[in-house]
Amino acid sequence: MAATWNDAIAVADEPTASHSNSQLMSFSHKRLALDEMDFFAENKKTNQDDHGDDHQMLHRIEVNVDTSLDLLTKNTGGKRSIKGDGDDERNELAALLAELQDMNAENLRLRELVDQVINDYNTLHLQLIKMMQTQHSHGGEQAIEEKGKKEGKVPRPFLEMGGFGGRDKAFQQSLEGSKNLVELMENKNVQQICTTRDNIVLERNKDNNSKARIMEESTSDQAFQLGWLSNKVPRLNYLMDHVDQPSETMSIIKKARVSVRARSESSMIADGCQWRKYGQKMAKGNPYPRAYYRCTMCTGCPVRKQVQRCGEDRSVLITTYEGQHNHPLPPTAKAMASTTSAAASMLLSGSMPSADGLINPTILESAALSYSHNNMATLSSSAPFPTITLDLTQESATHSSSSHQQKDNLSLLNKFMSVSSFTDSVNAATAAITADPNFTSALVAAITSIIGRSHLNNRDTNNTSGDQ
DNA sequence: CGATTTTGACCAGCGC
DNA sequence: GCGCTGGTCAAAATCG
Repeated sequence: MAATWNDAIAVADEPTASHSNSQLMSFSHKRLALDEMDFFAENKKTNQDDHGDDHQMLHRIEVNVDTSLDLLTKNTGGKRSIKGDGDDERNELAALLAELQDMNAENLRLRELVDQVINDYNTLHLQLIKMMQTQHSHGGEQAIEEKGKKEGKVPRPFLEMGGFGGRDKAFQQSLEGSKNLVELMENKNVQQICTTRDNIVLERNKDNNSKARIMEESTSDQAFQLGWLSNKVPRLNYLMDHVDQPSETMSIIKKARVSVRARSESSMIADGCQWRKYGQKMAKGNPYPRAYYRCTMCTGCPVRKQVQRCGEDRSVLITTYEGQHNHPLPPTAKAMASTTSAAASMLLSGSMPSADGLINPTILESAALSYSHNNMATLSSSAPFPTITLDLTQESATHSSSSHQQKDNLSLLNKFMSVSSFTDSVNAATAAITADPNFTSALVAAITSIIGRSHLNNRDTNNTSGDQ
């Protein structure tokens, strides 16, 4: 489908095409964008009744193609403006426009679906924790205490330190307001994710039949992801105590970090969040101080970031994010938050489906290698925490370089996207734009190609399995 | 006056 | 055990 967009542009830029053709393309493009929003807003309503979207889309395509063709005829004074057979060209243009519209509308629908799944998953996640807490307080606690006595260990402090409600009233309120679990489980997509996660937890515990232990690990797992456990209770130690794994793999299970390198003269890149500085330190090997910030958009948000200028190039600002937000984010902050979350989840659980339920370093390394070839992203194994670095400082060279290099860059981006998920990648691209507007052009081309690929993939999938 | 920043102290992990 | 380093805390200072 990428070819479709390129073809459309090629048609507009055809040497014999008049200037009005370019204007037409521009006009059509803008109109498509407006129509997408319009269509999507309407589609959201109609989707609740689960009908009518396909007819609407077809109708809009017809209307837009007619409008575009009328304009084309008008601008060219009724004469042929494109070489070759006029009717064929018109038909081709109409087909391209229709396909482009179809593609954009589908992309938006998919995006909305993904957002919906993520939201539902988060809500379900909270609900599940609440249920775990209830069960835990009724029976699990006793079992764990007994087990702890047997092993001579003190029960894990998670629930003792105030649990969920005691520590975070806002969270408790969000639990109270969350949807009914049964309703959520009726959502096929959510069920799928939930099943996957449960398998992960159960897989890790397959050598141990203790139900209480499974429950304990599961709840602590989630507590950690939400950042309720203090940083002074290292997750690594917890896992070390509870799961028998080789030390090499266990050392990977630490807090994931996402580092973003971007050129900026300001002291911080604008990521849309509110931050409060809580410390500053001189780091070894760098003449510039490292500043520590925590998110202040919601009390108890576990997200932190470190900001430091690169010692070798002071124009480069290195921002390292850690943790996941436990509150809604403004649109301006969603891009970066999604990116760090996506990259972190890729680091910590992206390859979880492996047999041992642990990270498969080969996949991560291959992803990093794909990126490191062009200095776009690297994975650090020497750092105390698994860290993925997104380097946005190379774009200027790429941006101004030959089209060959741009293609190289795009293929690398696509490689990364085949490792990460589609939505994560789009989020990463969005975040890159947020962090550095100069990156826009390159990413627009990249995203265009991705959208096209996605559309093709969807078609392929529908043709083959038809079940996704 | 509340929010934010500054900065020295403190703590934990790690290597020797 | 000791020192180094990274990370966090919390009181004081500053800002709006």
